[in-house]
Amino acid sequence: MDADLAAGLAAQLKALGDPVRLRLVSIVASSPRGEACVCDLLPAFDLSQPTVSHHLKVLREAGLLTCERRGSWVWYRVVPAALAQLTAALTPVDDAAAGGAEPVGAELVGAVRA
Amino acid sequence: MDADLAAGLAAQLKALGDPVRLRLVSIVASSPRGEACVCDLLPAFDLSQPTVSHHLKVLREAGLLTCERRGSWVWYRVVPAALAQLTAALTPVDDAAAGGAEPVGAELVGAVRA
DNA sequence: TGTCAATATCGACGGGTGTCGATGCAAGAG
DNA sequence: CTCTTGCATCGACACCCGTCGATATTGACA
Repeated sequence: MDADLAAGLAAQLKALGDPVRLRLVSIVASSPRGEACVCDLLPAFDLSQPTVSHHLKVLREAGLLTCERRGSWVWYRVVPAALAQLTAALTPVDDAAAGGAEPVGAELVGAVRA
Repeated sequence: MDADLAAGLAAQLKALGDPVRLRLVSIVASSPRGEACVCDLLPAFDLSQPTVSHHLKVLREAGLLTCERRGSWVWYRVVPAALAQLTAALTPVDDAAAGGAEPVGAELVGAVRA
């Protein structure tokens, strides 16, 4: 894994590295139609509305969430590709750790170490 | 996902949410025998030795890496179960986002929202 | 024992982060 | 137009984090 890729993935992992944001993503992802409005999210946390709005902004800027305004409400959805890329980046690491020969990302790592 | 589980997972995601630490895990995981000593890790980064040692400590305390002293060198390995748990926690979220009915973690989320 | 090499820990500095109350802005109701 | 509601932004605060040089610790070796 080269430094640029690591920086991009780390930015998304960092966005998920907060209990509030992790729960926000979880709630949005498993909402009835895959979307939730902020007024639906707020009561799940013992935080002020600006604080929740701030966390949603962080997740938006990390590319993990998108939002759309419909009438008075703003609806949030997860970006499936972002989550998929994240798990895909973590899984090869796990496979390599399991002792598999010729792990998926080995040549990238080799380039970094050289 | 309840608050306690979110806090635990977020702590591990936070540990991975740094480019240096993400590359450290990647390098260790794809090393020849699944392990690497610190003197092998240091030249991959343009950082001081104490700084790299600090990042290794963070990964250790997050349960993502273990270390073992053999002679003069300390060898680091990843904890496969930790990585697996992380990807497992992220994948259901992704599946739910893909539009699947009855997503895996739905009832947990429901409990949180209630 | 003394010395050297490999890591870890300590203390400090600058910048980033989570939280809040106050305020601004957009959209619907009256 | 005015008022209210839903949400975002702003400014400020305390705290956390990444980095460094200096120092301690551990083990090998002479």
